Amino acid sequence: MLVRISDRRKPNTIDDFGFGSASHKTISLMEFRYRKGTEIYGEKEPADHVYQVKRGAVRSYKLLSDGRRQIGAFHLTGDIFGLETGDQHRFTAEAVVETTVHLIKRESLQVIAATDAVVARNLLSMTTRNLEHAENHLVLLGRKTAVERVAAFLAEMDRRTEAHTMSLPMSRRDIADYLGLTIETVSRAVSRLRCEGVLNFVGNTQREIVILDRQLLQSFDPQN
Amino acid sequence: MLVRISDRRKPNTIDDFGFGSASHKTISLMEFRYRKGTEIYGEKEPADHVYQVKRGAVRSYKLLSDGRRQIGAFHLTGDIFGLETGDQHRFTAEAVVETTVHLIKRESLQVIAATDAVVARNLLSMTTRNLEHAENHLVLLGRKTAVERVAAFLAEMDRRTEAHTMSLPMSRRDIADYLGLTIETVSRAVSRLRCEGVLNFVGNTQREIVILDRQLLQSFDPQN
DNA sequence: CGATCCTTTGAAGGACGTCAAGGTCTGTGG
DNA sequence: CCACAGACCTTGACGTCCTTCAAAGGATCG
Repeated sequence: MLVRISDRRKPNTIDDFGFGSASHKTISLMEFRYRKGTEIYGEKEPADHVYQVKRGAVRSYKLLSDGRRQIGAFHLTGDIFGLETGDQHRFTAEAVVETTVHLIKRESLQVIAATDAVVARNLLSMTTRNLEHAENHLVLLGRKTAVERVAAFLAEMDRRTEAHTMSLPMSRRDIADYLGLTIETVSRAVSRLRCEGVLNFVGNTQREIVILDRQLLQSFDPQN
Repeated sequence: MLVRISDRRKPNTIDDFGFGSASHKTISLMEFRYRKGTEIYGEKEPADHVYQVKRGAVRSYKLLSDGRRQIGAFHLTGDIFGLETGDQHRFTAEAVVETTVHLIKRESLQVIAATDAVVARNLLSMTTRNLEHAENHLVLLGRKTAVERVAAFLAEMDRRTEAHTMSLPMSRRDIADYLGLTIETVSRAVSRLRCEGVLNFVGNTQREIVILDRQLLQSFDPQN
């Protein structure tokens, strides 16, 4: 269910969306804001829009009938999410923190893609990037140990963060559900990495992390 | 490395490949055969061809540096695999049993896709199908128990098999590496499902399986 | 500054992995 | 056709890594 907090219409281009079509500047972007924890769309809902994170963070997850949750991806500033080829969303998307998104109608994108090969090509390469991420995550979930998973997660977040210290928007529970672990195991793994000098906390919160030794962090990744 | 055993050139159409382009009948399909266990292509090798299983079965997997293996998918008769958007394969593909494949040059496919919107669309929907499979597998690997995983695997194979009894081409090791388990755990889960009347072995081999109660099998899947 | 949520840490339990042994199936060669 | 070798599968005993349960220490927000 879409919780509309702000609906200021902002005439804009879709270039920011990365579809690379400079020729369709007429499409307007809408800006929405979601409070922490609110749902952006639900699994199996019709996929009418494509989203881009303007500020904040989003989690995409699937639930099992008994409440077990698997987060498939986190979407950070600049990321596009909710792009479907079929007409249903395959994940539920929620704002991890207060989040602003841009969104465009999927329909308009598909109309463009039908004639513009560049846009069509970009749709494919975005889907491929998602596939690639999922494939790597399969290996993590199927074959890596707890410490390896946490190290891989931190390496991924570090890679996606420009600043020197990361401010993780998601809770230990989110991290655990992303890595197929429990919060306690995540906490223990982080503690261990901290003891071994890989990272340290910054300030007076456990979500601000600085990587002290990237090479040492890398050494925990058995991939490649 | 491609191990060419048979290279009879067969003039053919690419319709069988399911790209839905009746207008490009000039492209020839090559038929290759791979012996049991031989590599079809390796991870990070240039992706020059797209493959379709004509007979047999193929496993796609990634290896960790210490030999841990995660199988991402099994490709059975009719399945297309090795379709990449980038120019490298992201998995290693091996013949599970003696396998015959058709293959076409990726280049020719890409040339067609650039002008033919139908082919381009099919490339996208095939990639999306792969993505969807990977996403469901994430949930299995991250959040399902051993019995749930094996039940889901059997349900998947059952769904993809037309015959009443399945003849699994892959070993317990393959199944284990697909499900993120060990062979012993897979064996125990199968035994348990057999005790509970979900399935039974057929003939004098443990790879011929008949599902006795599909509804009971379904009941082991906590998804949806 | 109190209430609540989140995180950490310890202790105990359990599901799956490891190790080991024996049974089954398959292919090969006598 | 049988004998043997080797690979594969099953089953049991035991170990271990992760989970569960519990409690206490931060962090956040009113």
